[in-house]
Amino acid sequence: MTNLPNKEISWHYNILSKYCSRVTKSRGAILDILNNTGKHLNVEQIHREALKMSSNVGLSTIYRNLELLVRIGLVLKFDVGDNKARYEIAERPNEGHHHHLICKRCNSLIDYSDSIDDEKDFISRRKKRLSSKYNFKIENYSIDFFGLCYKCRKNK
Amino acid sequence: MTNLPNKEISWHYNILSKYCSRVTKSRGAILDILNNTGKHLNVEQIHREALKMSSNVGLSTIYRNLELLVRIGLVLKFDVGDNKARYEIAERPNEGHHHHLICKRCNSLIDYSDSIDDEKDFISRRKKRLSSKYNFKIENYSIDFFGLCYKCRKNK
DNA sequence: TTTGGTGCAAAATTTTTGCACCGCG
DNA sequence: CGCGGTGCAAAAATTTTGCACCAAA
Repeated sequence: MTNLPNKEISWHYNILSKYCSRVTKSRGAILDILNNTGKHLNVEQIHREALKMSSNVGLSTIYRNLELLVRIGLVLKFDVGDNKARYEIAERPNEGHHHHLICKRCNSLIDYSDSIDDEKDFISRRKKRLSSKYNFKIENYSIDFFGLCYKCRKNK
Repeated sequence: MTNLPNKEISWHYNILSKYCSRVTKSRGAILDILNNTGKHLNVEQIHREALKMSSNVGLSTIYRNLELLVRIGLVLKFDVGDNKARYEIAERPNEGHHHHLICKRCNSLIDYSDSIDDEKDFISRRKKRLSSKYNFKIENYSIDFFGLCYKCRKNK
């Protein structure tokens, strides 16, 4: 397993070790893959990458650990519309923000992080209102826009 | 098939007929099921309901028509996190708004429609910015909050 | 050493596809 | 009547599970 960030420094690992009894190779690998690419990968892609780092990682291990990482809050799970779960690293536990432009035609995905302050204000108002109204502990959120990407607009 | 809304009145049907060559029983059934319950149902639930209305509807027909309805914009598709696609009626084509509080523990889902004006302002600013920046035609959006519902907070 | 974690293979679930037939327009 | 739409069954794809073995603490 190459280029592993120092476990002492990375707070991802600190969080992980807090929530599970063993910080194993495959868990570190998944975390690093998602952290380093910064992209939304599906299970197959994550598995393929993990095989490069740690030999003989089983697909089921990927599934099991992704579930763990999502539960902990280190990783976010979502679906673009093609019925394949996608995963991406959450910026910070319990405060993840991820935003997408999703093309309904080709399922492509654009990340954006824009007008953050405006958004933060809106979200904090909304959070306050909703959590008291529904007695719901909000840990993170997502704002996704759906439509047609540039290419699909042209080819329509 | 009982309690079918008059096809001449319902704008859902008008839209549907504009986009496909045949307004069939099963398409009407799916539309009515989603419209009348107003809930987010998975394919199995929709199929079960459709069987009550129109006998011998195949599961594959449900899948095929849901795909059509999503493409048209009459229906929205999403995933709570349990890897089962859910569907709900879109308020209006190209302007759908649907908002959820999703429990990460039990996958339960609360709908909300709250602070609509505040949201509309925020969204329209965001839309304007994003569509010009990325040359992306935004048709609809979703805002979802994830966390713990009341029950799961208690039982934790 | 202990027991949580893993790989493998098999099973379950969800979704897609092929094809002959049906029925909407 | 023609062809888009359908039901059925079979296939594909994705995810989950059982179990013996491995390895982190």
